[in-house]
Amino acid sequence: MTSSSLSIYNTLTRQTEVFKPIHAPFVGMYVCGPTVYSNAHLGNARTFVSFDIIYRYLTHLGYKVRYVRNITDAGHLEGDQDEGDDKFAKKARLEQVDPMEIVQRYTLDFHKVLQQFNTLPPSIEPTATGHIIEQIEMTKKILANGYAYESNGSVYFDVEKFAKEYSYTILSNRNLEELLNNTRELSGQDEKRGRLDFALWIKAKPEHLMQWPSPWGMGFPGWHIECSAMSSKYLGEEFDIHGGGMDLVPTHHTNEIAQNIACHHKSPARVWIHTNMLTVNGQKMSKSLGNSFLPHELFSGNHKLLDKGYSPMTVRFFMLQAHYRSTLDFSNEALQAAEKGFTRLMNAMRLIPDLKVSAKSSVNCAELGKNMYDAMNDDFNTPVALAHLFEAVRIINSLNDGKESITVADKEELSKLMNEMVYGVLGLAEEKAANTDKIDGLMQMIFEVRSTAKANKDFKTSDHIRDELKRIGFEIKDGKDGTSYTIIN
RNA sequence: GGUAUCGUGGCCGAGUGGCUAGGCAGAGCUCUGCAAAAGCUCCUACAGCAGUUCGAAUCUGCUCGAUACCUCCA
Repeated sequence: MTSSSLSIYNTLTRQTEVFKPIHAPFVGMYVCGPTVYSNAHLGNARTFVSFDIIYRYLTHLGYKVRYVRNITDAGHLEGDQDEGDDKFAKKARLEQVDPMEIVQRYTLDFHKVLQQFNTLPPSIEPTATGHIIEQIEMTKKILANGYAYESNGSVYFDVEKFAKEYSYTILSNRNLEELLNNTRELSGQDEKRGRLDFALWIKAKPEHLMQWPSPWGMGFPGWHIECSAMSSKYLGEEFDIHGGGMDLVPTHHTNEIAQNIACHHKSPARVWIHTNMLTVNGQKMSKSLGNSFLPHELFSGNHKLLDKGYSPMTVRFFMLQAHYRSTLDFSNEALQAAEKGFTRLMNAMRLIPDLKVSAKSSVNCAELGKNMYDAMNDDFNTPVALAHLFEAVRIINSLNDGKESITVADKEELSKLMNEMVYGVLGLAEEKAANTDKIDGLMQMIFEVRSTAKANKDFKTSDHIRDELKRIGFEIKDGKDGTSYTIIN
């Protein structure tokens, strides 16, 4: 089916490279998951939808993928000064609950949101608090290897020492000297030797809610060490793909690579994949800017920037219309366009089983398939794949109108291709209302009444039925083979 | 201030030296009791300026503008 092979843009090399797993057919993929101290917003969702497509496509190509996505539930500091509170403790104090209640609440919310977007669960979803021992062990190793130092009960990574032997900025493509010169002054504390040094282990104050014993006293892990520890544990010291949002490149992923090299003398991942941001009116959607959308606000339309609600699948389709490495701008107009496009696609999908076959085919299924796979092979180019999907939509509609013809074999191929691409790879799904069968029966009865009226030229009654149904939310179409309906929002 | 990335038709958004992206919106036609849907046709753009080239939206330079990172962030 495919003539090309999968290529992926690698942040590490800033090039698109042919993908070759280290141990085919197995693929190890680590994606940085959320910090569960507040509701997942739409920007977060975009990242995980993007990686869902990547996971689905790799699986579709026959790879046995181990997809690891962590939950950060400890140690994520408020500031990068390695002082102050961790996010869970802060939120917990605000809400008068135990930090693990915060973790539980927002982990459940995160899972619910991703389920609504029809993403597949990862193979392993490890938590930071569940891997304190691994993080301590890794910190010990980095200390033993000489790339970290203890200071007053905390352990810091020595960036300048590391940078003498390895490239600290290989991923971010930054100039180290400039980073050193531009980093803001440390705010009055001098536990750290270097300005870029970051914490592997942080000494806890007595009142701190989340703390664990360690060789350096009671404390909690730094933010970056968890991903190093957990990826090493579940995927090995060297694995195929590491991903996350683009905003993680300069700090989190940069430090992760440094930690892994300092510990194992190996860079963790061959390919680094980074997804771009969702923007609102051209500005990055983020919690700190206060312009973020919560998924349920989008679904219900209960948000000051929205005219109406949009279903999860509409939003997923909307996200697929842009490449994962481009920013995607959010607006009512764009969402409405996506809604109509998605409906058109799904309407065509519904027509496939009943398409009439003939002895000859005017449809070139092989070419359609090749085009779609070529697009996906080109760094998961979903917008181009969708463009070819819409070519198929046009063909399906023409077949339905009897303007094109298709053989039994070609129809089977077309059906398989469309189902695999739309449902399997792109992860779109039909959004069925409850009690569809009952509604179907009810509608058939109404249509009988209406066609009797039509046969009697009683168009007043037939149009009244149609108008009323539309008002309620059913749009009906009179086709050659009877009347059909779609539920509109 | 430093470092990147980007600037595509009414909107969203692919493409990256010559060949129609696609979706939505708009116009016309066909079908139809009227609609709706669908099909066909039309709308053919690449921030500005200069350069390279037979040829540039695509390469180079400059200008302008936007965004991101350098501080938590997917």
